[in-house]
Amino acid sequence: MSLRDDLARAIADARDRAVASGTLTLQPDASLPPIGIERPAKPEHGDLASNVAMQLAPAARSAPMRIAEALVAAFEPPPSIAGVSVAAPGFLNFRVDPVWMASQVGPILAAGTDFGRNTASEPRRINVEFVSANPTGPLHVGNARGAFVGDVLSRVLSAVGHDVVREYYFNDFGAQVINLGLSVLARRRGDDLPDDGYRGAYVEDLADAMPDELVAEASASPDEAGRIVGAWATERVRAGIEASLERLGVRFDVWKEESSLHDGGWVSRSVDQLRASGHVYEADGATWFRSTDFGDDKDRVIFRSNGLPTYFASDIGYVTEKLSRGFDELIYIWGADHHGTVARVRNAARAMGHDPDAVRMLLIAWVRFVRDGAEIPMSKRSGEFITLDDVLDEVGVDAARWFFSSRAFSTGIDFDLELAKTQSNENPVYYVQYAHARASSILRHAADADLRPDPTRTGELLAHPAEQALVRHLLEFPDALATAAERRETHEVPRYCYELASAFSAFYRDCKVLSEDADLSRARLALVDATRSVLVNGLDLLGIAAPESM
RNA sequence: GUCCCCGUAGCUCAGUGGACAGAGCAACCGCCUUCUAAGCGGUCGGUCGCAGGUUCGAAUCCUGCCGGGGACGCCA
Repeated sequence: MSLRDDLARAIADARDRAVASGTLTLQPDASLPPIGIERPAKPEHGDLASNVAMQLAPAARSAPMRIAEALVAAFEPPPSIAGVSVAAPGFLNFRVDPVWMASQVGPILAAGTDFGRNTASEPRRINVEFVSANPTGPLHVGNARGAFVGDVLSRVLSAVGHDVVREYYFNDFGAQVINLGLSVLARRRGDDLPDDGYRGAYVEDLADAMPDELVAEASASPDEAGRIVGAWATERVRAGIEASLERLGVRFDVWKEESSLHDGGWVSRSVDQLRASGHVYEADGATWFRSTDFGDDKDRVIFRSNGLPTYFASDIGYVTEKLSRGFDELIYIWGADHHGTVARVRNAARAMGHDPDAVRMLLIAWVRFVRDGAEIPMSKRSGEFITLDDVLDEVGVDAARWFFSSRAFSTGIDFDLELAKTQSNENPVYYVQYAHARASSILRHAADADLRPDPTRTGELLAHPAEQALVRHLLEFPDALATAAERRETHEVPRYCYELASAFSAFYRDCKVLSEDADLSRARLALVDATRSVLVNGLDLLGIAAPESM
């Protein structure tokens, strides 16, 4: 139970008591707005504030100030709250009890890595599918954002208590695999590339790496050459992708191959189910899904007139296959260019009787990669792209993780490689890591002096404003984590970590930890240790290291 | 033409109906005999794209326009 939850409940109780005693009258059919708790921008407005009186004004047909007075009269503060006041135009401003606040250091320390976790009221089974880049070339920087967003979001959802499966959809089925095979084979033989063949240095590397037996096998059956070489090449590319992801610290539980959806009958069974419920028809020799029944602007082809399935066919089978594994929610992390396919996939899920709200697509906005003001094109076909590994060599994994998880995924961003390099030393990620290293250093000095953290008397000993502010930031970690999980957004986490590091720096400046006063030193050490612990928790959500020294 | 996202400080971005709009970077001025100066304090910097509307209250919600990006294939 967090500080905010406690307060929200106490306010709700006050509201109910005020209604019961007749000091507050609500319209009979009025719906009760949720109790909003926020941190005021200005310290003089208290530690926490609520706008509930203003929210209730329509339902009460009364002035917010009058409602606020009635709420205060009926308010029975929880132990954490020392005072409440009313401010125009109807804010309730609360002051947290300083002794209670400082006494929370012990519980935070005791909770350790569990602090702030498992707060989800309804734990769900969630499938997060991300990256899923086609195995026709190495990961490029454009794939980085989705990789980090998916990874951090998975960590966040799992931290609040959801059961998360991380999944990579591996496209080993379509024509582009054959195209890649033909491109590699042509390069090996010194022939001209196919018209829309793949270029780039990695194609040459693959051609050089081809075993002679494979060349012979492909030559023996020209009709199958593209498929044979393509299968070999995509496996090899996939190994490279896995190695890149490993370097990023991005891990997957399931690698699902598109071919398995067809081989396992998921596509055909799903289409049969759609057909049985009347959502499929034949026209122009093709098989169509009647997506317009669900608000789409046109119907969508499942099987082409040449009998081959579209991507959409696989998508339909995949939804069924995923949901058959018992997930309450499917999250697809897609590039913004997949926007057009969102409606049809959700419509198909709905047509098969699933809750469309359980199928959620997060569209990651485009990243424009820029060098010296000019955009760098990203195309595997042309071979003009910068690999992810190249960028990591320049800016480092921690800085890249921070950069991409710090932005809302719907915001398009410019990534200037020169700027990223020159700014990497000024990156806020190092500020947070530095705070952790500093805290670790203080704890080392204390250990050398035989001083151990002691949280038993922090309530009475830690009254300095910087100490109070630091504990208040520590107590906000559960809320920051919960907000990130609810919004399915990641950037709340780095924002919180930065603010905590900043509060720690202020404390470090104002409060000497190791001093002549042994009791105070031990209490402050407990606060330092608690801060170190929460910094570790926050950085862990981001997949960023927490160094002991820098 | 239709649909989606975005437009906030010089740059990169927060702010998803509340109290004088925030952070980092950049620029400028200070601070190391004291637990890590990868730090701290201060200064500079914004008609929140524009115009209407809803509201006690709008950067936030609605409408229109302008600007940027993306999507509209029996491509992948």
